[in-house]
Amino acid sequence: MQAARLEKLNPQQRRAVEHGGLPLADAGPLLIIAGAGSGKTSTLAHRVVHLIENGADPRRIMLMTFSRRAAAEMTRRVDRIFTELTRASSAAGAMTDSMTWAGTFHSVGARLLREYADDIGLKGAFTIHDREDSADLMNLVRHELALSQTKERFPTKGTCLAIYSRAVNSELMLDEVLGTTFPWCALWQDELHRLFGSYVEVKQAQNVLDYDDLLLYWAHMMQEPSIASEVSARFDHVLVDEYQDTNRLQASILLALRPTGKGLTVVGDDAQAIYSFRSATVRNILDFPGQFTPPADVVTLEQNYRSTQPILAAANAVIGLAEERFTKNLWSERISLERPRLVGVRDEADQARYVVEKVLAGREAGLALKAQAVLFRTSHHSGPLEVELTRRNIPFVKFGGLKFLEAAHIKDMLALLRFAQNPRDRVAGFRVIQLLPGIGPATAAKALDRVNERSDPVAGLAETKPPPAAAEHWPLFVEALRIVRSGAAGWPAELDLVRRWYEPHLDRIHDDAVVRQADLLQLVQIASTYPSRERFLTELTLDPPDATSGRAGEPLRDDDYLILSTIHSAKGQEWKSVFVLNAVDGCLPSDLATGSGAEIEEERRLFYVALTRARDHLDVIVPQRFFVHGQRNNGDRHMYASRTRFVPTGLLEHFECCSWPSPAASDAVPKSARTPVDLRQRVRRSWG
DNA sequence: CTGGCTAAACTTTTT
DNA sequence: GTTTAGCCAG
Repeated sequence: MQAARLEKLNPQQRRAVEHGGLPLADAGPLLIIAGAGSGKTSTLAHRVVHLIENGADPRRIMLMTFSRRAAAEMTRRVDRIFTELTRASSAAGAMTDSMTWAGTFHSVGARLLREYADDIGLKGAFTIHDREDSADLMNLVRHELALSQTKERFPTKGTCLAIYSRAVNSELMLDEVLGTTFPWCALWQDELHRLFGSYVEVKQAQNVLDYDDLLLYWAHMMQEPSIASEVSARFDHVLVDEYQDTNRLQASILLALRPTGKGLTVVGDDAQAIYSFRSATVRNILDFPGQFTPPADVVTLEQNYRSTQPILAAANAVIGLAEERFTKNLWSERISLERPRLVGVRDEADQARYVVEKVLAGREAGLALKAQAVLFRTSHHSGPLEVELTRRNIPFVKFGGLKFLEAAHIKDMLALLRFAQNPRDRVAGFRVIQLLPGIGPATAAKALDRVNERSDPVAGLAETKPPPAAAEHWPLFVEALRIVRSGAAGWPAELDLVRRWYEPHLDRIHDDAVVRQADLLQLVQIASTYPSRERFLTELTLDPPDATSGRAGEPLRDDDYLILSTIHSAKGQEWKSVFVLNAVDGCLPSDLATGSGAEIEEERRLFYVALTRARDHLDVIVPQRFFVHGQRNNGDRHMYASRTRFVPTGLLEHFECCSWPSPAASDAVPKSARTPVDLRQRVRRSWG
């Protein structure tokens, strides 16, 4: 049985799966360099199955992936292999159900920290702040330290948090971070240092952790020998996916978890490193083998099973121009005469029309909408397309970009729940209390001070005298909070109570209250699928619903819909047909990322990731002009763009170049005759 | 002290 | 287009 399963793998994959031989406990560190579409997920899943089959306890396997989505995919694959193996799906489900330690670094960290909270001076009931909450807290501290009233403008809350986050995740000192990544903030070094010190204290006082803390506290915990040895001993095997996108802090955790490298497997592809803005460093994967004695085994997967040869040839050519590169070119046996298309269109409106036309043609030819995807650099690039899709009544689901949870009215509702859960969470309290009319920052701060003085927080609020404008609302607010805290209404029934409390405020604050009410109902719907308030709040911050639907409500499971996704969110995915939008300089590479050579290289890899998502058909679209929102001087305007620098003239042979609508059908000048040149950009560049 | 106003700055990718 | 700081009336 086992042999038959392994037959399906190629020799390299098989080597990776069986690495270390038996007994399993002796397996040394393993690095799998897995090119795009080389069967990485499948290989890792097979390795997990191999481990379990040979006696490893699934509860003692730690499997860390980049996103929650990837984790789900991995356990699904493991399930499927077991199902094929035993022809009894019930047994297979039980197998992965017991793989309790599969998840993202952050979610696994959160679990461990809750468990060991008492041993490391944390309170187990800590709440987790998402990015926006963290920024809000940073802002509170920033105001408290009077940094918002400086003569020169102090960095905004978002920038402050980004600096702090980079220092933590890259394990660098503040001055290094400022020098290399935020040089324009270097003059504020002393103030930032003070700010971050207070930020950390305030977080601790309020019993909240931010995303970075989940890794930071974990890493510190692993520096404590007694705890470290206990935690390490709980796991026999540690597997990490997408290792090229981990940062220094994560590498530290891993090393502390498996100091000798025994039982450690990491998988990645340096050609797909696209998360350096999150402090990920490709050095992690490059330096991995040498961290151990003897060094880790390296297995390289180079056969691509996903894309046709012409698509792969184009992708290889693109990444071939990278300045530094460590993996070899991929090859494929999938023969096709269809080269990827490089399509010139007039503007973004035409781009949207082109995509819609081709997507529909694909569907006519038997390609489900779900087998097709549209990828883009930044979330708003899909705007015109979303309009066109809605107009033509084509269902779609969008991944990445602004999330449902980031809308103000959703955050308001959640803030009440979080405040009820943890009354010391000042960010949550600050937000809810100010929803009441006549209450601003000052009154809210006073009320929260009361809350902290009392052992019973609700009592603290009840005795606060509200300003006259809020007199009517105040008791209602206190009562709502009291009921939720008491748990009397029960979960999820209390959500309706919260919604009814919030609705009058929603109507008063927002003009478009009606639209937003629909969202609130959807939130209640989502929330009711969680077993408790605590689980809901924790898991929602760590695993927010990452897709927004193109029509009301979530699409049904068996509905067909087109996929829209940022390239970042498309990592690890594949589709039969892929459209890449806005392949022009300024969009890809993003003109915000053209500062340093390293940034350009990352944008190149990003483009490579986009191209390698395609199995059979690939359309790269080049609008001659596109719309940009208010840049410094002149507000909104059109930009004339040139083809992305990642497809220079020498690479055009890999593409079928055409324009749309076809020149014959319109009076447009043939695209091939003149490639648009962005003179304005050149003029700007001479000063950059 | 709040809330409405103006002027000006900033605008990516995500756990 | 959105967010932020500062001004001023009530």
